[in-house]
Amino acid sequence: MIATAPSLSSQYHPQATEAKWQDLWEKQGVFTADPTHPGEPYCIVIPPPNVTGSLHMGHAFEAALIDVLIRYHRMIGRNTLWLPGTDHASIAVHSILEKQLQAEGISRYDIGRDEFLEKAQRWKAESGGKIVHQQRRLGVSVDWTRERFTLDEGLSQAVNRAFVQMYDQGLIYRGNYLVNWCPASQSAVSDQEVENKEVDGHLWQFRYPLRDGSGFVEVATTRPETMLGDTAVAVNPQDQRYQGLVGKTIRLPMSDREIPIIADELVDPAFGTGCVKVTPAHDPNDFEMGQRHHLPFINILNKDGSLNENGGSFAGLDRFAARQQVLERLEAEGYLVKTEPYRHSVPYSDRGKVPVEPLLSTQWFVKTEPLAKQTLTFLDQEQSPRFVPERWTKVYRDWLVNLKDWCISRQLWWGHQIPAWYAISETAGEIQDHTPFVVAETEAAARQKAIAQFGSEVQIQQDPDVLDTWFSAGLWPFSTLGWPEDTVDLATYYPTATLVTGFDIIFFWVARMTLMAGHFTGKMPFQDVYIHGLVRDENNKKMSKSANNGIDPLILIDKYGTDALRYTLIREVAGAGQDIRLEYNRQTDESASVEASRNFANKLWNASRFVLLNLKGQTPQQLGQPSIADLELADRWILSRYHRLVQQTRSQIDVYGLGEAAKGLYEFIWGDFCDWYIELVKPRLQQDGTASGRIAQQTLAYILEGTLKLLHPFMPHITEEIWQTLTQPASEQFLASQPYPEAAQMQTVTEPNPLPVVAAVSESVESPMAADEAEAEMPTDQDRREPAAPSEPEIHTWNWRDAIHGFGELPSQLGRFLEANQTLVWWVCALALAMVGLAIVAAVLAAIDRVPLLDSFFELVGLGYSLNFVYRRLLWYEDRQAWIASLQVQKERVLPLLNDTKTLDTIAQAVEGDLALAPEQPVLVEDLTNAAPEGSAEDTPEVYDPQPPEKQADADSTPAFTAWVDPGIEAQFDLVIETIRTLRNLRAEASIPQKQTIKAILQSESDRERQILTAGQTYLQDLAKIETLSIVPTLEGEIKQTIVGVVGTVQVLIPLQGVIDVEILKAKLDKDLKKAEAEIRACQSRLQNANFVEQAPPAVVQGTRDALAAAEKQAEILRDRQQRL
RNA sequence: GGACGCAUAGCUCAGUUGGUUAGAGCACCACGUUGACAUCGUGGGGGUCACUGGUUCGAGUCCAGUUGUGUCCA
Repeated sequence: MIATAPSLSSQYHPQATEAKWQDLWEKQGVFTADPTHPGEPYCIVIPPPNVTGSLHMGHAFEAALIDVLIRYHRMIGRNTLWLPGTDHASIAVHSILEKQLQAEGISRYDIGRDEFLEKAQRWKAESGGKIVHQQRRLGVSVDWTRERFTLDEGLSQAVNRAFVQMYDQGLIYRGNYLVNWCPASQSAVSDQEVENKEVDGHLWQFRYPLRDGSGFVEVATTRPETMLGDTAVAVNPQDQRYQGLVGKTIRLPMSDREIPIIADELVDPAFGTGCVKVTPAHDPNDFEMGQRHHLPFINILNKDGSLNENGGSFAGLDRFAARQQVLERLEAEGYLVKTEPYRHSVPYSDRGKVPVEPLLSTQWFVKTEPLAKQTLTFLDQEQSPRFVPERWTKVYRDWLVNLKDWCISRQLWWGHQIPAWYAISETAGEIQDHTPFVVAETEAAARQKAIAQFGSEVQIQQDPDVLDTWFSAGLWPFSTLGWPEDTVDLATYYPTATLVTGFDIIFFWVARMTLMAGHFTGKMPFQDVYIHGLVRDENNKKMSKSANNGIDPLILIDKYGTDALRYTLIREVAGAGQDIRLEYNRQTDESASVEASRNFANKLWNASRFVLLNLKGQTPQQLGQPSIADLELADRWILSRYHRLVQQTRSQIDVYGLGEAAKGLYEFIWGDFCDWYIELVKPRLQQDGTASGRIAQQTLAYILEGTLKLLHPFMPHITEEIWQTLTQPASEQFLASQPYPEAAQMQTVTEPNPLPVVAAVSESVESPMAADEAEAEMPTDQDRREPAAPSEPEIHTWNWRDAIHGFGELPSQLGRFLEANQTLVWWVCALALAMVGLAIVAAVLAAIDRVPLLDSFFELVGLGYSLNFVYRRLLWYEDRQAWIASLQVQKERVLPLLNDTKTLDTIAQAVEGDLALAPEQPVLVEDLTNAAPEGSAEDTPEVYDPQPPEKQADADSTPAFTAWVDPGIEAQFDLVIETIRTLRNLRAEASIPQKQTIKAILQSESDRERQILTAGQTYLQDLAKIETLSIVPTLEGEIKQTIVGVVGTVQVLIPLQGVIDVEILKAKLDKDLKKAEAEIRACQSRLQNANFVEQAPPAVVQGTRDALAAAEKQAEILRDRQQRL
């Protein structure tokens, strides 16, 4: 089952791998929730897809987002449940089945309700099965044992309970009102199922003769056929033109009816003639007027959209045919005044795709106002639920405020049949609008109630209609967890943590759930609502079924793998809730962006393959973790980058920044880990059996395992596959249930993946100094010989920040003084260290812990650094003399700097930075008077700033990880990396073949820069193919033909041999010089502006000064080279 | 008509409370294939930050307006 390293193919094959893990995860119940699991519950209920057809890209996107959240929370130890399920989609399934029947030339009435429902069940099994299959292919970590369907028995029981309760509480009523009627499905539909479309129609004007023969009024309409149902003409009471007409009557053309002219505020005097026809049974506005003025309601339509007997001679005609004929008659009889083109919006049925008709009928309604009020209280007083992004709160709130009563009955068969039974024996054996009824959860209960009311002979019949699908969907977050029963699941996982859905569904669903949940559970059903954007196609259009521009996710999965598709969708998300666009070629079914993610998967695969091959079959556990004391610069660097990544990934996911987290992982894996770290350690791995090689192996294994965990929520399959191969765990162990990495502290490591000391630490130590250091800093021998991992040893190491902060605990006077003069702190430290050092030199053979007064000091600063310092500065007579001399210089410098604002941490990090130089690469200090730490070197422009202020602030804000995340180390490494880049660039410019090794010179007057470069010397040589590298303070002798570049204040020179095209060298210099000069001009112009110098923050001004100095230095170097050419 | 987004390289998008020379991936150009990866590596070219005005020492970033585009609601 689990591969071993040598058998790994050089290409990642997602298909087999993904199927394997999907199968195993499910078989082993990895995602089966357990209410007794420790940790705070974290539950998401799936937004149930319709059982109509199949999943589209929007579902894949949503599933990917939820799965990242779920897998992440599972790994950070939350008691996690993702509950899957599907929705019966009453009207959608209905119209599909009716179309099928229509094709056979029959209607649902021909086969009857039972057979129709059987067909629907078969459809559900087929379509639902397809959806579930697709969800599995997406790798969703749902708990299949808790899968729900809205028509399941439990959920149906919940629906009945909810209906009966609401009816008993007066929140559901039955009444005769105007509803949106869809003639295609022959059912009422809710406002939300109506889509307004702009259409090019006409505006017709007719004249209606006044009864008294004194003239006409002219009315305008877009639906002339409705005039057959007119029961009034209305004008605005303020309209001067028609004041005299109000109260008169009109003789309706083609009818013998006489109708009044009424005055109503609703009439817009500016529309048409300012005089409108009123058809209360066929227009929502007219309906209101009809009620206000007690007009008759004349319904002219049958349920199929044809005209009924009220249409007179037009009866039986379809509404559109009737429109034509009515117009012809009006024209013939001289009532038609004007026909003009008119663009207006027409309500269409979402499902039936035909214009809906406002129709008067008896339906069931939910009285929404009391529910909305309660929900608004939650929103306004408790900010619940919390919308992400926040702006959707307004949309949600506006809708709750403007909510109208909700028509919940549908004249369909597929769905929850309304639990109301009519006493048909009271109304001639059939259901009529006024037939009395009882509402109950079951037929038996209904019969009892009916008997109590109407006697034992009563005949009852259930309401044939079903409930709006959204009624049951509104109960989804709690009905799926067992409501109305008091289940353990409900108690544990409700309210759920987050609802993830699209904004188009806020009204349909989100608000329905909050209304229902507020009422039935007294709680909001979820804490957060994460509203994601929609998936747009290559033309920036929303992907939808109706636009027929959807893409089947399985096509892309088959081509590139699930992980690649998921990763693409996630990384496209910027911030929360932004729309994403998916590149796609419909001719070839290819997507450039998904291909890029596939390549990323392959990159990770091959990097892992490299690591596995070089671990020689050892697992990370067998290898143990590297000793801090033995880490080389590159190791410290990648560990710093890694811990930064851990911190960053966690905090981004915590605020729903999934796209940013995904991109961060990409950059780390491809950039830091593959391009740099792996390349850097290759030579170390080739030296078999060396301590350095072993540290590299340990670090590689540690970083790889941690990175797999970090990436797992985004790319679950490939990470599981590699992790299994890497760690070779016992069966039934899965990456999916491993703890997510935590940002560790170096000082006291208490995280699940600590960096314990390797067993045989002394073997890996090269210098006696380092050995002593390890002895002093690390846990006892006994501790060290314990097997790695679970014991979570405490690791102490140097930390200058703490060391210096420790001085704050000195007697208060001194503490205050130091607080006020932080720059002095470094100097005081140095002085104290000098004393320590001299004491050690004086008693060089004495045991260290016998030196008086030292114990407490070592506790403060750490023995390690003291020894290192002594080794470097005090042990040798010449160095000591030089150092003492430099102290004099420092003293002169420090005194005027009492007001310097540079922070303590900067100094601490600068000093700490020095320490990071690998122990086996002793620093050659050519000029100790220049060896001043950063911050005191006002007279020597130290333009290469190893502590960018923003990085520092970053680290400072979260002290928990300051120890591993080391901006000083990272800054040092940046100089090495930039120097390598410059060398490579120069090679390319000079057309030096990539295989050819070369000679290179790095010149810098800065002692610090030379130290860093010296520490990184082997890296420079390996990655820039350098045979001999000189790092010098000044250039000696004239080198004739060189190509030169500048990084920081480091001059990078490659001497060239043979015939060289001088023009190439010149062009290179010109280009660089131009850049530097542009920079100089920009900085100068700013610094010459007095307002800038006075008003900008000092750090910014200083930054500009430093930049100017750097640019000037660069320009100087470049001009010098130009002259020499 | 109302509300809410978006507009930065050829394409898809980053760009934090305003502060160095605006970044990444894809695409493009040059070179490179004996060992992690050609689904790759190294290097390079490419931007009037939609437009106009304002605030500011300083605007891709803040404000107002214009244009284009998209979504939702009428």
